[in-house]
Amino acid sequence: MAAISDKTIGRLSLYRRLLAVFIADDRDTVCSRELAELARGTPAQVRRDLMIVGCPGRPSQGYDVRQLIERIGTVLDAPDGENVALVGIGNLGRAVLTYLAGRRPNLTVAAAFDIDPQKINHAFRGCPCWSVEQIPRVVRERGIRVGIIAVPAANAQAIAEALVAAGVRGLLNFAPVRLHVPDNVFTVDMDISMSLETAAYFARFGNA
Amino acid sequence: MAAISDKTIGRLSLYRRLLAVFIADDRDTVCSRELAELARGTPAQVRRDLMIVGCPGRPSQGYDVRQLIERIGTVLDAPDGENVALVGIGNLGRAVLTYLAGRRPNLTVAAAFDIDPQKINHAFRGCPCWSVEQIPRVVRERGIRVGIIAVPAANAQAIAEALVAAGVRGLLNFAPVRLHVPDNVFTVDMDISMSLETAAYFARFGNA
DNA sequence: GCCTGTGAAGCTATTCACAGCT
DNA sequence: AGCTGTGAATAGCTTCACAGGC
Repeated sequence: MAAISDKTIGRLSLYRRLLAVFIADDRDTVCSRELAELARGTPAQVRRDLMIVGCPGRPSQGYDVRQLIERIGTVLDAPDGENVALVGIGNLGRAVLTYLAGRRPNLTVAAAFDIDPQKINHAFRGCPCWSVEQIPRVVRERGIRVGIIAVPAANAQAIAEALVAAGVRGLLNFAPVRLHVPDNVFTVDMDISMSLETAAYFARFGNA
Repeated sequence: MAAISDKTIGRLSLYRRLLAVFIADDRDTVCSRELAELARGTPAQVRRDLMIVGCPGRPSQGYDVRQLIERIGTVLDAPDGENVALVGIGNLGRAVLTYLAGRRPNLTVAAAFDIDPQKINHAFRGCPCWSVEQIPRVVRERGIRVGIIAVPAANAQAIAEALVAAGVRGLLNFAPVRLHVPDNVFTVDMDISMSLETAAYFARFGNA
């Protein structure tokens, strides 16, 4: 399959989640207009995204809900599931754990790491916690390819390097720094204070 | 001033934060190449962003660090500071409070709201907590224009409407739904599971 | 009539490349 | 030489608009 942009991948993830509403309503089909409404996008955008991943729709009926969910799954999900490492179990790390627990069975936070001796060797929401020194061993043993960085800014770069050295190729970074990683590692930055400052700016000056 | 894009605003916020490093190093000037390195962008991008907000640089010397911080501040910061409301003090809400506490003196989380009677009338990190029913009164009284939504998906839309009705014009939304708000309200979505799925996808297929 | 699929157009954001300053 | 400031070029993304099918 041709390369798919990160924006499209993100929207597919969103579409799949929104489709649960239609399943709950026992709807069999959905049209691009309805999905666009929920996703706050345009119908043309939805159709193009679905076209890119080869989701077939039927003129005048729309898309088959179950087929859509399944097809998006074959694109987004690793066939045998994907284990994720979480580094840092402060408030933010615990929030992420809670939030992800039992949500996407395909993505499992299979290992957590921290430097606090109080937390090491305990489990949080069923997820075992090791010392960060164990990152090389545990990440490699479990074939983990995705990491979540929820540590203070000062430690983020070192953690990123440890994860990448152990085989991680995708990072979700909550630390307010930009990580220096090789080109073959994909990073998504979730910069809370940047986003809040952006929201505050446009609250004053408007979007239009 | 002409309209500035959200991407540029976000990067300005990042640049300002990164400039602290140069202040700490007692550096007086910085060039676009150095700032780009830290922000993981290109020098041309940095120069254009700074040009857009009228930050002057000097050929062969670069930009004056202190002047840059001040100028970015006049763009991003409300002259008399900005109060922010936080709705939902679960793990995520507390993480955001901790994270923002004392970071940007200009943006203060001045009011928190929750539905848990255990939390109401307590303070978290110096931030008083009310019942969500008090949103209309408190938000209006304090002139709050920015809101952070850290509640479960099912409640997010109702909270957004309450905030907007009370005068909020900028939202930072952590709930995994897309909010339906008027055009004059700016929303930044921080969708954790979407971002994680995106990171997981590119961990498998690569960015290139 | 309603909806998909998609080439083409349009728009926005980023990068190039170079004139001009120190 | 080194760096800014910026018009022009490019790349990437979104929307239009309409042919085609039910």
